[in-house]
Amino acid sequence: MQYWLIKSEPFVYSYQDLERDGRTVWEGVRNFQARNNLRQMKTGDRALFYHSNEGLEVVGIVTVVREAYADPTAAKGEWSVVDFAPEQALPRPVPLRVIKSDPQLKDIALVRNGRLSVMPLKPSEFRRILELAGH
DNA sequence: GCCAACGTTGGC
DNA sequence: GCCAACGTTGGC
Repeated sequence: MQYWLIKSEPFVYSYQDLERDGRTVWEGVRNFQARNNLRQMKTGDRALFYHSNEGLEVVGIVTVVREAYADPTAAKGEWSVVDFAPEQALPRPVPLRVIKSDPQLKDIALVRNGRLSVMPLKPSEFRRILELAGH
């Protein structure tokens, strides 16, 4: 079981939208590193859902319900998507500000590479963020 | 709205 | 293969 963090701009697609839809196709990733991360996801893997641009906080947990396949919004087969389903909203969202100031989280890509939209998390990092969420 | 950081593209 | 120019992301 691997852990991940995915980003979305809430005015484009929010965690609440995912709860409403029940599941979604994570389409539109056009960055090689992010795509390679998507391709490594296995059914049942868990990911934190982060709101970028607005909100700037981790708001929920999602699970992978379908492994990588060709992105239907891409012309050729070189881009990939997975499907996610909501697991639960965090009782207390964790702001980027808090993550940045936590010594245990200083190495995560959210802090080190602000532009990567799909990134792996160590189990300890995943647990730490849930801890900060009062989980 | 600005701009830093990063990725990609394309000329050489 | 290098690197300048450009485009995009995303925090502030």
